[in-house]
Amino acid sequence: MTIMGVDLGELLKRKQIEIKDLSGRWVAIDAFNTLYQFLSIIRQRDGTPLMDRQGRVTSHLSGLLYRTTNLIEAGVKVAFVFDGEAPTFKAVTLAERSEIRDKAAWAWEEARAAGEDGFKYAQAASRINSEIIEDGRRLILAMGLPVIQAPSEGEAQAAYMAARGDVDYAGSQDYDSLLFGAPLVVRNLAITGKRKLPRKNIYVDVEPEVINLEVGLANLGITHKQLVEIGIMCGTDFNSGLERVGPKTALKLIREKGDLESILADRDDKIEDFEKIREFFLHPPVTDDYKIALKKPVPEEIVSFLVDERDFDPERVEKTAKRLEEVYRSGQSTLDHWF
DNA sequence: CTGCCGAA
DNA sequence: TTCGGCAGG
Repeated sequence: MTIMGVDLGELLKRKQIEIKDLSGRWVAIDAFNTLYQFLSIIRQRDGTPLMDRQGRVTSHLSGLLYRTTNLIEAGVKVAFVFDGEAPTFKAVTLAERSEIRDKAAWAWEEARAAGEDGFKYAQAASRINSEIIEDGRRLILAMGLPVIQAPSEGEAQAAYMAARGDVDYAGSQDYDSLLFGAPLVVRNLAITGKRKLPRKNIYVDVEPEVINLEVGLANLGITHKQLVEIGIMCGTDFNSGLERVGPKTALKLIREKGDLESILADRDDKIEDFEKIREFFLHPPVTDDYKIALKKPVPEEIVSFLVDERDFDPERVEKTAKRLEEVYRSGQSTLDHWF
């Protein structure tokens, strides 16, 4: 499983798509997830992230600017959903992750001292802070894209917006959006392109993929609530799951016993707060306070922020800002703007 | 991750 | 024109 979220990939059918299949569609992207991915992927060869002259991390800004502009240019409209307050029962998971990152940071130091390749430790030590979040938000706004503030989990808010039909897809790297009830989830939107195979020096193309919740549930013959229970058994952002229970075993148990209460009673087992966690997935805190629309990008703000404050190359940034402006301009003159 | 530049 | 490798901040 990834560091974030439940891995239900082996239970649910994934449909490979191309970016152009998403042209004209709105995708609500989990901002934290995306920033984290850029931060861990965009690195120098020794594992150091990109930084300005003051040592402030800029990897995420590079990823956001170039990747998002390409998506927008391909006609994919993206809204970024930022996390609000984490539920209290997430504290344990967050503490565990923090410890993992501390260990990775230490391993990175060791590898560097020994003159070895510490890239994977550097990646694992990636840590989002409030400055990274705020810088990301600032750039997204300057690019004219919607920023939505979730009251709680961003994935939950994105799922809600997709369920309401205000966006077409929830975009995330993990499967939590499905547990939160997103009808359509698109994965690999931020990392499409090439991905390095572990321990090998070869790269494979990673195409985006779509998962349809309703179809997935029908194929498995289970309800949404049961899928949530499977997730909880495997472990989620909010609990560590049952010993030696993965997606396949969890599905089997659900089919046999029907619900998590019966499974736990049968095993004489327990999961802390499981009713609360299940309720959180089924009815998470969300807000209607959002507007999904492309605004005019502000090239001067993009340039002054990235070039003057973060030491980006003026030519590259100006060129990219112009591309964004051009997409907005041509979008204004087409009819689909009115729908 | 992406852009860019030089080699083929 | 395409491709691979390197730099980006």
